[in-house]
Amino acid sequence: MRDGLHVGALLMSNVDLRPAQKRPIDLDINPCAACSIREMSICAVLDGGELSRLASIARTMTFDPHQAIVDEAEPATFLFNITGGAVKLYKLLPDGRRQITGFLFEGDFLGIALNDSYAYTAEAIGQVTLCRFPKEKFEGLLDEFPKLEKQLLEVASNELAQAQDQMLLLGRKTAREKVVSFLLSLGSRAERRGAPSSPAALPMSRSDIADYLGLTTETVSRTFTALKSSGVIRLLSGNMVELKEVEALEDLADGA
Amino acid sequence: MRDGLHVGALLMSNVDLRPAQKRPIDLDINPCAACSIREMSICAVLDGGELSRLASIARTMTFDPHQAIVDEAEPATFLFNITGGAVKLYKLLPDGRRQITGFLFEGDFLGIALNDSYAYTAEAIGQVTLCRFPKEKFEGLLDEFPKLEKQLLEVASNELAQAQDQMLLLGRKTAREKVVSFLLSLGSRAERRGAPSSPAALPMSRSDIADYLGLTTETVSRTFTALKSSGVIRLLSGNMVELKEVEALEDLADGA
DNA sequence: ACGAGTCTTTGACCTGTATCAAGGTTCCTC
DNA sequence: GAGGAACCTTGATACAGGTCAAAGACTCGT
Repeated sequence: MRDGLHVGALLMSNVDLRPAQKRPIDLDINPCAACSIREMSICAVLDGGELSRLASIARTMTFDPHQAIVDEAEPATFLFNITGGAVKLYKLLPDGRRQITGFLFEGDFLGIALNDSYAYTAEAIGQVTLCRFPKEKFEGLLDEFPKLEKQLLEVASNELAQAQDQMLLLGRKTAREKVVSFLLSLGSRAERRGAPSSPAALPMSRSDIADYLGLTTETVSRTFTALKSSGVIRLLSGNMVELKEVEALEDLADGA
Repeated sequence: MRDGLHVGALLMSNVDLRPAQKRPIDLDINPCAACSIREMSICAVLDGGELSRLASIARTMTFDPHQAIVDEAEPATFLFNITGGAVKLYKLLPDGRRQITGFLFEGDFLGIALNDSYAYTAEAIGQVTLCRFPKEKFEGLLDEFPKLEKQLLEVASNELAQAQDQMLLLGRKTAREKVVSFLLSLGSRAERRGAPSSPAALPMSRSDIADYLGLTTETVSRTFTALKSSGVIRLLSGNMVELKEVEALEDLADGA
């Protein structure tokens, strides 16, 4: 980020040409500049001025554990960028059966599947911080910043590919393959966010994992136990999993 | 393909400004003009001139039943617009288990999940006709025609929402709910393409359906039989299904 | 540091769907 | 229109993972 931040001011008119000396002033102009997850979010493609524009329509918010961020079937009026914490997305059947369709972490964008209504409920797992954008204004920015739109298409494309993997998992993998695939994907996601892949955080409950993998809590728990016994993983305190023998796990993940 | 080849000429300079009087000439300039599925494909957002540009990079092709259109993990060099026939998309596990992640029909776009490689294999079910675009040139057009890019994002967004529904189906629905949901979605897709929703075409085999729903052929077959017996559907000749009692089916589809 | 509530693990048993195995059907081809 | 190949249906049986039940293990507020 260095500077480049003032660029926004340029657009606005009276420009501050002094080199940024005090962070706080800087942040007033562009809070995004200090955003720790900027580089791993869609904001990464925007430069200083563009970021200020984005910041001007954003509102940062905090959600408590179990609080709903958006509700399935509600009109979609906001989009979000998760800046901290973990979020689960899910759909329900009338009788209460639940399918978690994804987990979001810091840096992830919420609301690509933005038809008129949200396609799922999004719920905070732990404490969650995020940037909220009014959909209409955000779409305005998309028109102004084609690279943002391009980036969004790219993200959508990746999510689509991920969704296909998840369909393969749900439709054709065994319980063990499902759990192992899940652990590996958590690991590589942590890695993509710059964290170590191995002791990976497991902020969601067993039943969340079950509802993500199309299993029951009991089966997830039993499978964890079996994997521990066979020595390929280890559960650490603080909801961390150590992935020992990643190679072996990768084989297990698709049935080799 | 007829021709369509000449279209490029327009770009090259000497433009024919006479009003189109004879269809054939018209088509030389812009074969898309006569495309029967234009209005239901991404092309719908383009006007005449833009269409010619698109046509100039397109090549129409035909694929025979069971022929692969793209192969999973191959570098993605082309994108496609299906103009006729049905296509299945699938992923395989090393031991041969297969998950069909979607069916495409006329008007559908193939290749949104375009990372560097294809995320799945696409295979013709019956005879398939399509327009093929070189990825690089297509991306060039996206830069030139923002509304095309916007449209693509919209399509991606819809597919993402559909993918979530499919995850709910795969992870949490019973065999009967799966089959009924599938039939209903075939119906409403036919409707969206302007065909009647009820006697819906079923061009894919039982085992394709099974691999789409995470079931076996036997279970699909048994479920069809049961649905016939209970009078909510009827199998007609020519691989058509009549959906009687749509209301009842809609209840069955999510377990009510 | 205690107890209540919640989450996780383990055990015993059950069931929906897979698997294995024949028969039927349909539809080409010669 | 006979033969065959691929597909579909039906039946008998097996088993992975679900369900029901209960015993640990955390967590957190007081």
